[in-house]
Amino acid sequence: MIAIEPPRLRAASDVPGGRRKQRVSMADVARLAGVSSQTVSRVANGAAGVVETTREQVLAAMGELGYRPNSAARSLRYGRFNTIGVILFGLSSTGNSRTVEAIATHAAAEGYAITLIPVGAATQDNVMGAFTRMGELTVDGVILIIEVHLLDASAVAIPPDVHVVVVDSDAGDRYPVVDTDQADGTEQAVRHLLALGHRTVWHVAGPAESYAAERRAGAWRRVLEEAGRPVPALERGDWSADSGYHAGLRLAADPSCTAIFAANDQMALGVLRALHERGRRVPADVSVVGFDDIADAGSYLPPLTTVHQDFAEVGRRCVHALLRQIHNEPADAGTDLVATRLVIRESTAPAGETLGRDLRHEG
Amino acid sequence: MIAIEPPRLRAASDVPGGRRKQRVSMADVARLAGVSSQTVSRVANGAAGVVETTREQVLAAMGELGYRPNSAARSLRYGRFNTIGVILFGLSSTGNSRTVEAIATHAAAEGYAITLIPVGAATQDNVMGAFTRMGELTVDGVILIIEVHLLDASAVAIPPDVHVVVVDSDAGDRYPVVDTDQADGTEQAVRHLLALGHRTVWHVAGPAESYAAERRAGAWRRVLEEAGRPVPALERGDWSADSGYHAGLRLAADPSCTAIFAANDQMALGVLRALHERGRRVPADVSVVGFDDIADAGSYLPPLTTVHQDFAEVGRRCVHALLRQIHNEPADAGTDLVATRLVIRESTAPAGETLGRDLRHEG
DNA sequence: GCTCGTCATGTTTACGTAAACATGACTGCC
DNA sequence: GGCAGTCATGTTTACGTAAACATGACGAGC
Repeated sequence: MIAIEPPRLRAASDVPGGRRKQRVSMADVARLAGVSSQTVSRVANGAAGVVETTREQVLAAMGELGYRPNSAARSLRYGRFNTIGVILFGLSSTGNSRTVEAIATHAAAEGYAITLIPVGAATQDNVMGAFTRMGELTVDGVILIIEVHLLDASAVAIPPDVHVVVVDSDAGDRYPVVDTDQADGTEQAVRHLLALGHRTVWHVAGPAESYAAERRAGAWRRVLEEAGRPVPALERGDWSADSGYHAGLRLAADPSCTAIFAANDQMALGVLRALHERGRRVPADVSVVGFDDIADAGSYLPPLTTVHQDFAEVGRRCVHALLRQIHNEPADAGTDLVATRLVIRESTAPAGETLGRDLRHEG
Repeated sequence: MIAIEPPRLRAASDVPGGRRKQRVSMADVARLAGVSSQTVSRVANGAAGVVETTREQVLAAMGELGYRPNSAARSLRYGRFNTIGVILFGLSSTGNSRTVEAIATHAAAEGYAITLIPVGAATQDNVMGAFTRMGELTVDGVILIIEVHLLDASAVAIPPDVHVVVVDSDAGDRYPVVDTDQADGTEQAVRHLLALGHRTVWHVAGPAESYAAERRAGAWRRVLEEAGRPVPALERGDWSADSGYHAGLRLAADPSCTAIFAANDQMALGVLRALHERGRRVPADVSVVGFDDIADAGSYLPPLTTVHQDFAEVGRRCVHALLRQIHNEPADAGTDLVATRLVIRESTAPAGETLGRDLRHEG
């Protein structure tokens, strides 16, 4: 370590502009107000037993010096940090962003800040590294928005005194899990298509590493089997519109394919483009359903029928489940499922219909 | 305060399962290893001057007890927190998500964690509140991803000893600013359309409160004026695809409108839908350009010509500018502009072309 | 063989806060 | 008028870490 600590002798008054002054402590305020630092502490925390005139003196001194409490010291004192860590792969997916936003909002409402730790890839090392950093960080608990089922062997890596909630993944019964009800959402989507008279439903799945993708693919297969329908070969994408496009091109080549369930909206967008390019009309020739109901889905061509996922609610439940653990309230292990609902727009229509809601403009 | 502190007398060994044990401190490790806590500190920090056998004893003790350093204590000691605060409105916009992701990644690479504080609305109170919380938090500096120009009067609210970098907004010369080169991006978009032979270019702007939206609208106007073209009335959206759709419906009604520049991709998506519904072909009848180059833009119908914005680079520069301040290196006030580039896809074509790349499928 | 230097390790202290305990002034009651 | 009780305020201490200083053992050099 060559780092040179800046000399500490510089007093606040050395910096006329006011910028970069030393941190103001309770002792400074106490000195100016002519009271003890304990009294300052009482005022800062709104504790009873401070006479009005004293309180005003202290508040005036605080204002003059620009005092703000030091939460490092507070944390040290209390052993609590009022901070929640969030470990995730990235914010690029709509779902993650929205979930994290909700987590941040609800955490803030409860007086907690959130600390974000992104991990590059799903390697054990990365996640263990993130946990190590979290452990050293000022964090009371951790929300994992990663494919934790890849980490089965690494149970060791999670320090035993860290509270954890897992999102959208399989944690066995090691930790409470909050998840969207993938199976039910998928069921609604597939049944909707079957009810429209389609003989069966093709599926563009997400990547095999994704627990959510596997849950959706599994439910799709199950519903078809239960209905006694043939189960077409599954197309595999990577959540991106582009991968949906390529899957869509393959499906468009099969004239028997009249109904497609894509595992997310972005892949559905790619499917729509592929079908369009191949001259297959949506929904006249082929019906398409997505998953997520992202903000743009209603503006696709045609507006997309999709399974609405309540990311905000997922975030909310994560925070509350974690806080319950932190406060030592009865932990609810097991999985907490957030309901979905099918939003029917214009990308689905009865099988065999060739007139009516045709994508083609009048040209 | 009625909060009852859990009794502190419970020793680690009281909890057989290992979960919920007391925090392990250097003193505990020192006791087990039979050395002083200072020696443990030296080992923990890799300081020189510890003999190999001693080091091994300490490491063994650390392992046995599961010791992890307490960064609250560390922060208190050093006066540094190794944490960067990020204040933003929300993560719902692609740009914010991607920028925050980049900030988190680069901050992590430098050994900093990031703390997220979302503010509900752009009110002064909210932002001041966020700053207050940040100030109390363990944060060395703050990145503001909000429309700071709304806060001119609140310079007071930003504590003088807090390091700040502002993104995508106007901070006067109070703080360093990192921004996408809105003007240049807009110029590329508008000039591209003019070069294709369009007489002028219509604009679907973002909300007036947005600095970025105003920069884009201003540059659009300037380029048209410099080129001696008429400046059509501006349509105002709110960044959403839906608002773009409504603006698009109005523009579709004007037969003279052959070129549209939307202030972001999502509004462009809405415009595409409106034009499609009104039977105006893209790009044969109308050319459309967006801004952002979000991941989906290449899968729109037709794939969207748009201005690519490098959010990751914006995030990177924010972090480095902030760290430079924190480390007391020469601060670079003023605005750091990140370059954009026009990505030409299939939503733009020469004016007057009525054949060729027609959106209509062969039906 | 004694001193001095070197180096591993121990001891003291401070960081800012707040609980726990201590003090001292003033009130009210007999 | 004296004593107990109440209440505002002060003092001490601990939280976990690491810099600064202290100690003590050992080896080299004269």
